[in-house]
This record gives sequence, C-alpha cells and structure tokens, in this order.
Amino acid sequence: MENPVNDLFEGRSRHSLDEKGRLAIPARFKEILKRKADSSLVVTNLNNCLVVFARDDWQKIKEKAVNLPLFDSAANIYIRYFISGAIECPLKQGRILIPSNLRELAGLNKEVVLVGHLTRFEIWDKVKWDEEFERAKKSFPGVSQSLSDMGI
Amino acid sequence: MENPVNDLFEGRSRHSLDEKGRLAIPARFKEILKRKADSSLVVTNLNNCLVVFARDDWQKIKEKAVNLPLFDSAANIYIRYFISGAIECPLKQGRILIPSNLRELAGLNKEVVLVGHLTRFEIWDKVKWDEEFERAKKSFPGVSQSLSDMGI
DNA sequence: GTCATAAAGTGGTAAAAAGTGGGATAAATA
DNA sequence: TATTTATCCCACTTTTTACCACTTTATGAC
Repeated sequence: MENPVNDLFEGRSRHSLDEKGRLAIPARFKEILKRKADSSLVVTNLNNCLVVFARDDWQKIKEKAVNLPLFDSAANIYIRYFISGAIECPLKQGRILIPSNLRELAGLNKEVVLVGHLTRFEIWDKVKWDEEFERAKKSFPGVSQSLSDMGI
Repeated sequence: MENPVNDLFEGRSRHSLDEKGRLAIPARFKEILKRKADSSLVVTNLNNCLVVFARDDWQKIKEKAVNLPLFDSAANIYIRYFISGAIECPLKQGRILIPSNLRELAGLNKEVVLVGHLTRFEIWDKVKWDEEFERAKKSFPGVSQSLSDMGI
C-alpha cells in the first residue's frame, strides 16, 4: 500500500521556533513517524513556505527526479528550485533543527504554523500563513471545476 | 451499502462549549457512531462553520485528495483550505475537544448549534447560525431551478 | 398533572503529556 | 585557537486527558 490513509499528515497547529531554529514536531506527526519506523524528516523550500516529507516519501520523489532528461529545461528548474533545497533533519528530543538558509527562504520568524498536507506538511511563518489561508479561502469556490475534473 | 439512510446526521440542536473547547455530542449522533463502530470524529473548517465527519467518510475524502498532483494550484488551494484543517477528535466521555484554531476560524463562542447535514454535521456559532438560517430561508425560493436540475 | 428515575449534558480539579526555553558541553568551521 | 553552531540535558509552562460531581432534561408510572 502506497500511503496508508492513517499515516497522513493532517491538521494545522501553531508552534514557535526558538532562537536556535529548533521546531518541536507535534505529537500527531511523531506518531506517524513512529509507525513508519523513521526518525528523520526531509525539509525543502517551496514558494513562501517549507515542505517536509517523511524520508520514504522523499525517496520516491527523488527516484522520479533522477530519471529526468539531463538537459530538459523544466527538469533543471525543478531540480534547482525544489529538489536541491532538501536536507535531512533528524529528530532530537522530539524536535528538528531547521537550517538557517531555509528559515530565511521561507521568512520564518518565531511564530510558525504547521499545515498538514497528507503526504507531507508545510511550515509557514504565522503572518504569511494567515495571508495564504485567506487567499485559499477566496479562491476555493473558483477551483471547484478543476477539482471535479480531477475527480473530487 | 455506502450510506445507509438510518446512519445519517439529522436535526438541529443547541449546545455549549466550555472554556476548554469541549463539545458534548448529542445522543442521536452518538447512536450513529456506535452503529458505525467508530469512536472518533473528524472536524475541519468550511466557510463560517466547522464540518464534522465520521472517520470512515473522511477517509474516503482523503483517499481522493492524496493522489492529487503535487504542484497543482487548484489541488493546493483545496488542501490548504479544506483538507489541512482536518483533525481527528476522539470521543471522551461523550465529548470531543475542538482545537482552539478551529474554534477561532469558525468564530465559536459558548453557544453553538449543531446542524445535521446527513453524511456530516456542522458546528455553528449560535449568532452566526441564526444569520445563516435567515439567509438560507430568503434564498430558498430562488434555488428551486437548480434543485430540479439536480433531480429534486 | 406529580413524582421518581434515568439519561444527557455541563463544569471543575488533578495528573499526565506536550511544547518551550535556556545553560553547559561537544563538535564543526574558520 | 577562537568563534560559531549544534547537541544534550534539565526545568518550566501550557495544553490535554481522565476522573468525578453536579445540573438539567427526558421518560415512565401513578
């Protein structure tokens, strides 16, 4: 089974980064990692936030990316922008240390929000998240056609 | 059988949240959960209220969402706005604890109204519900065409 | 109707767990 | 070696959970 439906990241929660850049992983996410018998997360950048995968799921993304054509422009953009940012962050005392370059990229300050995205979760600066949420809320009625095209 | 007609959430009732955000699930809803052999509800946000699903029904929604393309804009709006809010709330002593971020989003105060929506039910702040009900009442005559288009 | 009983709903306290902050040591970098 | 960065450990705060007790509403017999 690819992604057992009870090993998915869900729910939003507020957290704080301390001065060292440490982030406590919430209990509901730690449960999932425990079931996956994994103690590392992979973090990378995406638009205005960071995206976090369990290591296994990141492997799958890498496996697909590794076979992309060597000189394809879209493939190179994808790898440069998304793939190359990835860094493995081991859990220590229930927390991960988020490297400062990624914190800067996502504009993370003290207050952050973790947003469950099923196979992954996102880390947002609180202020940015509130804006993004409003944006998503406004756009939501407009995407129903696209969603139904995708079978939802 | 997908949704046996006697396992549907029906009826409206007034309830109160205590300071911890606990909500007593009414007996008529608990019966349904008992028949479904489930002791958890899944709560998420939608517009000005919260929506609550039995876990099985939520699973089906997740299963569809989990295979959406990673970088699709409509998919991300859908997940950020609707899916990511979802959190499993186990019943304890006949109550669930509604996380504070969801309470804030739906503007829930002490007095709330539970509104049966068949496959799900909604949690409204009492004041907001009264407004919404009036709105629905006024709009009702105008939607008859759409209803008949949908076979009602 | 009234009363007794049961069931449902509400509120609060105490213990446990989760999350947060900071200092001391160790490791890495320059 | 000096400086920064990461890791470990401990302590504190906040949130969640379990438990108990009370109030209100519903039910049924008389």
